[in-house]
Amino acid sequence: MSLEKETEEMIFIAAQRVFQAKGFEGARMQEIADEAGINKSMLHYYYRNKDKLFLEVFQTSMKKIMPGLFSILNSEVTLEEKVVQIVEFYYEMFKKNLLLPTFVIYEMNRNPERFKEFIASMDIQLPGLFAKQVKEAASSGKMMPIAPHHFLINVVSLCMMPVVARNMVQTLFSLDDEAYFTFLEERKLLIPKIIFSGVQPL
Amino acid sequence: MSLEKETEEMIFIAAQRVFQAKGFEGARMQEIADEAGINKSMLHYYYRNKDKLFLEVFQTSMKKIMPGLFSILNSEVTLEEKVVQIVEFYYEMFKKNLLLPTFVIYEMNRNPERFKEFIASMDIQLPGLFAKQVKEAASSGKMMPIAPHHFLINVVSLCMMPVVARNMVQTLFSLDDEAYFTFLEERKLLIPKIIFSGVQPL
DNA sequence: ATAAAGTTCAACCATATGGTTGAACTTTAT
DNA sequence: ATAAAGTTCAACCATATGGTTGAACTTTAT
Repeated sequence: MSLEKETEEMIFIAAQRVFQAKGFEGARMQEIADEAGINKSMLHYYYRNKDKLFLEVFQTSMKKIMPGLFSILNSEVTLEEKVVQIVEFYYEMFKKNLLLPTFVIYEMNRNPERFKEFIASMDIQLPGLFAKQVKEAASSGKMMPIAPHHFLINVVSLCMMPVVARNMVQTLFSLDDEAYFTFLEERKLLIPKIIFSGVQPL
Repeated sequence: MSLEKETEEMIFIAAQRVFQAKGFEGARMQEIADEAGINKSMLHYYYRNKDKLFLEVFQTSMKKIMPGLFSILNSEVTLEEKVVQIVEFYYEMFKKNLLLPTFVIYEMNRNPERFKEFIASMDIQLPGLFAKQVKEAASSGKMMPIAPHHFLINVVSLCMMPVVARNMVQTLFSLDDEAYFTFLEERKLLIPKIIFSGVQPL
């Protein structure tokens, strides 16, 4: 195994940690170097400059969020099953890295153009199958008529908001870390219920 | 009217705009001065330093989000009406300033301690009446058993997420600004329905 | 009218920060 | 064995940035 790859990867991992914790403007090249345990010049040797290093981190983060979601939306399972899978997909992501959603959303807002370019670069097409399923369920009377966009945003909102606003949840409800994770876990089962039948009694 | 107040207020408004658009680290004192149309020294004359200026902006922003929500939660109306009022409250807030939720959430994560202090400083108590209503509705069989925390987070998530992730929504669904605002408006009626009966047919 | 208090600004200052350079060292290819 | 290519680092550099200073100007109080 060459040292080359190890250094480059250590820089990348350190950059991920620092950028995700502090955002682009808050991150310091020196801090990334310290975190990686190498000299600051190495950052420039491997990634040329802060922007390019950041872009790598951002794009890698995006790839952890978007393609998986879209492949579920386009898969051949029932709408009910799809919602469960989306929730599970997000929860797997949270388990690996709780800061990722906040990071992506913040940086997306900070630079909309970059986000647009990214979406364009990987040919993500809006999932036609998902939209068709939602429309059919509505016209056959199984569901109320709801635009597929709203349906999807409802699921995503219920999953992501408590993670994006983790601090608000913990502070307002006085939850320590353990209680917070229990809270999240409870929602995993709750979200599909809310989507399909709200708070109606069983 | 004294010039004093005008300058101070212009600085504050400019600071609000710049901090909300770029965050603490991304904001530049010079940019705030330019935006306010005054000399940079004035910022320090009126607000001493960047931190203090920021804190004013942050606290003012928090006050636009928290107390109103809690007074609704504690008010003497039915649970159904409460949800409608919460949605309306958030939508009024959005109408005045769409960047506010993202700003508050981002800065809350950047500095949890400051947020905790703020919450402690204004004696916000968890709304007992709201929790009681949710529990009673469940025990009387009108609703499924659901923890009040989850009930509340569901409503807040469905309201705020599409605003916090505005860019994602607009880009993925190819919505121009007008279409985005229509999308938001549709949700105003949709959210209470989802909360109480999900996507069940009417 | 006059002094004190308050306000504004151009010119500075100290430091943090992203980035560069060149020499030393290590690995790889022949 | 040796030269070329690749890697690492201490020392620098240029600039951006938050903050300060002191003089000039304006308003307020007596």
